[in-house]
Amino acid sequence: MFNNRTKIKSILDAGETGREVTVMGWVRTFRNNQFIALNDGSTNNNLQVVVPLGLADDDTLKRITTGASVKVTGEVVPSIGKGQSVEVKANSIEILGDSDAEKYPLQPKKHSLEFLREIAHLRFRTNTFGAVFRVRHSLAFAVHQFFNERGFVYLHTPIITASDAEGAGEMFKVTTLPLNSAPTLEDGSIDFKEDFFGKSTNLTVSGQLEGELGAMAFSDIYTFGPTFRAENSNTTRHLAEFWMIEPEMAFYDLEDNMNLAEEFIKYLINYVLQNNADDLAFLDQRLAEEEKSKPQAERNEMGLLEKLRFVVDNNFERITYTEAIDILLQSPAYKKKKFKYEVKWGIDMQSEHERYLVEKHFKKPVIVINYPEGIKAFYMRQNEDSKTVAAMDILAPGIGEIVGGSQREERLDKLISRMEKMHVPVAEMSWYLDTRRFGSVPHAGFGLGFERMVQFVTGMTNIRDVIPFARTPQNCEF
RNA sequence: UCCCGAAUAGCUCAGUUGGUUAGAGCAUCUGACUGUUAAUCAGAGGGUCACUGGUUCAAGUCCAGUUUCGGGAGCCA
Repeated sequence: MFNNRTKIKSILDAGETGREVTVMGWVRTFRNNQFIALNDGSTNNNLQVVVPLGLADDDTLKRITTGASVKVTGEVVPSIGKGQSVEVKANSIEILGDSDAEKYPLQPKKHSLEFLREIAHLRFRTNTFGAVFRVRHSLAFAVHQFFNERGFVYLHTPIITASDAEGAGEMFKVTTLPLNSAPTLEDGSIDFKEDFFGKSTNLTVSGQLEGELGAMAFSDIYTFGPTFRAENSNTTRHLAEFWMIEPEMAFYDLEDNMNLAEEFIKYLINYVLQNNADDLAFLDQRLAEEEKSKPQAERNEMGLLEKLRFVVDNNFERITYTEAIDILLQSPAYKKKKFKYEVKWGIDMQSEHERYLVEKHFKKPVIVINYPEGIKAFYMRQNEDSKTVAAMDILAPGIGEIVGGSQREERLDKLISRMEKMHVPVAEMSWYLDTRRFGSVPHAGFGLGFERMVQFVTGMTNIRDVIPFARTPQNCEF
């Protein structure tokens, strides 16, 4: 029976002394042959376990090494030392699992994120990653709570899809055909009729189109699942396998969509502010120290907590694409020719342009709407001006695009003509078009990159550090 | 995929204009220590200088290629 143990978080939170507890966890450090800093992952804070002299023999004391797992029974007492208000005075101590200190890679010292990335199977045991992944959990929980409170249905859209129409990026092929002897047609191409599904299939790049089908029945749905892009992207904000949240709402226009997205992001941040105070305090300090080593010009003006509170307390800036281009054209940066890429109406804004708007001009999250139709997907609703579509991107400081969404084109004829213009196979998409044939309604939705949200909230600058086991080009360890 | 940079002890790094036996801090090990906070003090061990080839009397150092990693860009969430 192991479950009569008490979690460290509850001991520290209660601060109640005089009772006997059994705690289990992993040794972070063992000081002075007497003090164990014990962590069980329930909180970023360690429990100090005091091993009274004479309780354990020399052999046992030697086995209390960094990384070892121990079971301790003892009394919760007020701490004499500084740094913690209560501690556990051990009555018995048992080594559950040894950890050879010469071989255990984590040492009681600061490690670089790059090194920890190589030992991702152990990095959960560090302060930083403990905090990051507790926050990630809270965010995931808050996502479901937010939508549940609003009557949204959580819809599981497929992971394997046969649709290649969305054009959201390169896809991973799913097949059971033998790679070196796949059946071919007369023209030499692969005969997918022989394949498992009888057609060519891929891993999903988005659940949106299926999500729209759900919204046309439940009114409001959301998806939250893994998404796959086979792009050869090597950046601090792209993964080959990532998690995305895609709400889809019937009877919503673009403004309703913006309101929901902004409310959603603020809700998530608020949830973490309220439920992960210790983790955020640690991450705030971690980031502050990292900032110190950067040159003055590259430092962030706000600390992590300050930034999160600011985002929650202020309205996002809302501008049209046309206004955004005007701001860029009027900007000192443009006049001093600081931009590498051309600025004019019709361009797909580059990172440098988005960063300027968010980090220099507005200094807060910005929602840009009504993009030129030429640079956006076929399903976005065509505006009256017949030049732009009802798209919206939310740009966050330090991250870039965190949300991409739109009001969808609900008018069958306009949708079909746009699909034909963009060479989307209309016949294959008949199931999608049925929503516009039978009881079509104005609707809208967006996608939020979950890892980018975790990055924003934790202040981690590399997306590989906010997912347990990152999948990126040339890297699929663990 | 493109541009830039890096690779030296378990980790983080230093290593001069190419020149004897490659250093430091932390970690580890041994010993000391009854109030420590990444404990402290004393001592010890620990290196295929990423890999392959080249230049040279001589290469950790210079050159070429390869690999891996990091930052930026593109694609996007």
